[in-house]
Amino acid sequence: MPIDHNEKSTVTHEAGAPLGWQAQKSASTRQLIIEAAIKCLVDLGYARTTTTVIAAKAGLSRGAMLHHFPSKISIIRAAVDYLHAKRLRAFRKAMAKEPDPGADHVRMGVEGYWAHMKHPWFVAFFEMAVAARTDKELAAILFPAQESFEHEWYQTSLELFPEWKRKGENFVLGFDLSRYVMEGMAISFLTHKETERDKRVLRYLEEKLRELAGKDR
Amino acid sequence: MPIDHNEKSTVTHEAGAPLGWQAQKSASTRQLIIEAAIKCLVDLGYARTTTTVIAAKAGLSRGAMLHHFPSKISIIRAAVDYLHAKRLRAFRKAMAKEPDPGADHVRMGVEGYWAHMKHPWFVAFFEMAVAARTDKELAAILFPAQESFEHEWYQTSLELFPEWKRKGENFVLGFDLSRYVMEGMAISFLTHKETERDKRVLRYLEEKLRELAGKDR
DNA sequence: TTAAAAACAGTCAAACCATCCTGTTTCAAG
DNA sequence: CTTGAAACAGGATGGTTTGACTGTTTTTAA
Repeated sequence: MPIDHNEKSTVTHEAGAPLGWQAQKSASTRQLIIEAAIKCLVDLGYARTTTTVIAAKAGLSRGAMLHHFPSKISIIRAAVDYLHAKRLRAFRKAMAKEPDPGADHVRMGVEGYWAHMKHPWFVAFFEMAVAARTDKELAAILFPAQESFEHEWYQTSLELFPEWKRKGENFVLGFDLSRYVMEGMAISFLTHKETERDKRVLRYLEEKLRELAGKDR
Repeated sequence: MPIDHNEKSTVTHEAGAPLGWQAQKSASTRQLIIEAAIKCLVDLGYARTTTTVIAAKAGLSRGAMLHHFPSKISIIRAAVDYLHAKRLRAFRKAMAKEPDPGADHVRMGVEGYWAHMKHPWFVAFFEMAVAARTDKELAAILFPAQESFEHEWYQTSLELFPEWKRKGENFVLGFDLSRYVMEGMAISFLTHKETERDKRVLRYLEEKLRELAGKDR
């Protein structure tokens, strides 16, 4: 099996070695497969994401796909890495820009994380997280990415609200509160849809976060 | 199928008709199967809850089980009804009793719902809810129970906090907030375990609920 | 130009699952 | 005691899924 599957390599970068291109560009097939797998997770759920369906959605034969990924779990592993990188990049990008006029960092943080929660990538990750509860092999793959993302979120939040650094307790509380509120909402919206009531919850959350940032316990 | 499955009937009650017992007592087999199915949901997740495994866990042959429930979906349907009744009864019971000394209705409500979230019954229901996202047949079965439970929770909360009735907005906000915080926490605890930090979130939630109950918008 | 390597296609066997089917035992009514 | 119904057992069938295997085309490097 002379296939690397450490890094994606879309078209024309990747420092280090001018690899045997042309054929290597068909590593885009890998990306095609990974994205098909993610679509399957979103559309069908983890259980029904079979190699047959992934291949069909990617427009490949099963044999061709098994050439790139010798087993189903290797596709999942690649999908986890891919999703993790994508989610992290999107989150950093959203947090790096200046708040819109009329909004502050709190609103930006809440809106940013909330947007992140509504993205199909989160749905895909969530499907895997639920499956991982009763699937140790999947859990072993997923857990590091989950930990890493949470850590990144925490660090980014710290940078975003430097004034909170001194109020450790309040910061942790606000962080946890935001996390739980938004995750709970996100999961509700897998089956229901967002209403005006939910927007009020988000606005209330913002209000409480500002309160926590401003006062000492 | 002349078998009732409205109520559990272990040994010797059930008003109305002195039915053809002895054989009817084997309706307890139905309960056995249903409880085995629920255990499977908790231990293995929805996808791996197969008729074979359920039968094995119930200590029956597949044929015997299929005699009581002609199809897998009929087991699931019965399990949904069973879970719904159980959860509802437990929730009502928890809310009906007087608060412990040193606690108020807010704490009782929060603790009660939180205890409910940590129960295996919730895990089983959650597994089905996630599967239902991509399984219309299951969704059709699960949705009414979900709606009913939510409605019951809302009504019970209203009775528990009559002083909130006038403050419609605040009540709805507090209700939604509680719901999302606790659901988010519960889902985190499917994979992690509860920490001191999480208790602080619950206590903070209580504090904010009291605040919302006391002030006008 | 030629030959090796990689991309790609499709078949096959083993395992598993849901359901159908035929038996066997238990029980209660006649 | 007989008879029929229900509880139970377990094999048979049809369908899926996975991963291995064989064969074909394209690409690249010698």
